Amino acid sequence: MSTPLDKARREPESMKARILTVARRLFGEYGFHGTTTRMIAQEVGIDISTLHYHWGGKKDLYESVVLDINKDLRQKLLEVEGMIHDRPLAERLTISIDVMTDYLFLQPCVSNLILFRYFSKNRYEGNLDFSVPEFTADIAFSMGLSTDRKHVSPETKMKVVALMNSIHNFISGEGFFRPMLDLTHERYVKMVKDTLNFIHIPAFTKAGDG
Amino acid sequence: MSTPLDKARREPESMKARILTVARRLFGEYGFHGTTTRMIAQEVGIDISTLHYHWGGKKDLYESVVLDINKDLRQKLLEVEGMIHDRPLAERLTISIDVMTDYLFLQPCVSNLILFRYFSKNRYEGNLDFSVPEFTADIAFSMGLSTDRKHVSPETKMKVVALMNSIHNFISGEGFFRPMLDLTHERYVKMVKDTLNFIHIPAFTKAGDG
DNA sequence: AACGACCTCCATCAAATGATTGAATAACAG
DNA sequence: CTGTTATTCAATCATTTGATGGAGGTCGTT
Repeated sequence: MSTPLDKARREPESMKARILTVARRLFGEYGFHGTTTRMIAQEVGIDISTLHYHWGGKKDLYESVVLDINKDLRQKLLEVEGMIHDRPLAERLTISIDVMTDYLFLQPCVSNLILFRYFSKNRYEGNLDFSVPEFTADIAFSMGLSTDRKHVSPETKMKVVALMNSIHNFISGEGFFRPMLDLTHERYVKMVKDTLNFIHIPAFTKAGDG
Repeated sequence: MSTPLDKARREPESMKARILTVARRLFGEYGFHGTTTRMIAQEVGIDISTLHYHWGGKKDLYESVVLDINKDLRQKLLEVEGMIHDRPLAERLTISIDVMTDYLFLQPCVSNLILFRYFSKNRYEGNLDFSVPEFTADIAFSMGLSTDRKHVSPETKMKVVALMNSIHNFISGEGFFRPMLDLTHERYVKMVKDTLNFIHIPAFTKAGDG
């Protein structure tokens, strides 16, 4: 069992970055109101005031976490975009699903936080609706489902939303769904990929999509 | 605009039931930690202590809400089960999707709460992990995807989970996805149903499933 | 050593929040 | 009307939680 202090000594990461990392995970697990600044500080192994010194308030930290996550996700999409160049549609989708799923299983808090933002309100809604870029259209383009980065048909957008949500659901819901199916983590991962491929690829290859 | 008091006078519902109804909605919108007993009491138009008088503590109320929701959902499933008797598979699925979607769009807090339970922890986890029946297998049976109510293949369970999650996501995420697609509520509902049918029916009709 | 910039922690505050108490009120049986 | 029970509310408490101030510490530069 390694204490937060041990971890701090081993990793030469800046305190600000360490706080962000822990905050990302806790906000993802417990949501905005479910996470307290003290929980974050304790996990990092510092005092609350150190947290406030680096990040101002809880809302600022949360905002940074969300923007950070979006940055990471966008970068991963660009990576995918580079990998699937010039391949047939079904293959592009399989690769996209494979890469995104692997990435998110390593960073489940990313899926957690995205789902939180989709499905839950917070009490200070007016205050923390900072602008987060929406990139469903970019995903459609990255996966090679649309030739135009800006104009994507509503039908295709719906399918992209459904696919991305399915991925996030299986990642975030592992703790709930895996015991239900009684699988090891490895078998669960494989089954998630197989199911996603099985369900979603025909949706994009069947009919004509913009 | 009708005040909570007006509502109280019009509806001869018991105070305990009124609190449960409001709690259901608020817990669904803001999650467990995001909802305060004062928010619930204020919305009902009563004092906090009245809430505690009827329900004990916040956790008891939350537990009742979750169990209540599960009861409703199970009943709706039985209703579906009765409607699809003796029809071909694709038709059974279309009807199931149609009925469940209509129901959940009227009761979005049901989807909200289910997703919250799947994807988020709460700080008192040890204390409020009361037993909630898991009925993925029942859904599979109700929709006519399995002949055995108890034994359903993992593959089929995964597909059922994917389908149910897709539905819940589109319901709970309306506030997020609809502006993105720039649709009216009616067109959104229709598009959700079409998309669900388009994506998920082939998944169950293509290959052999338990 | 002396200085200063940067960082961390202890002590503390004010507000929010879950919960309780006791008094007031309503409903109702006899 | 009277007594009893059930219900509701105002006032209050204890804890949690976001936030701050100032003392002390570390580190590099001179």
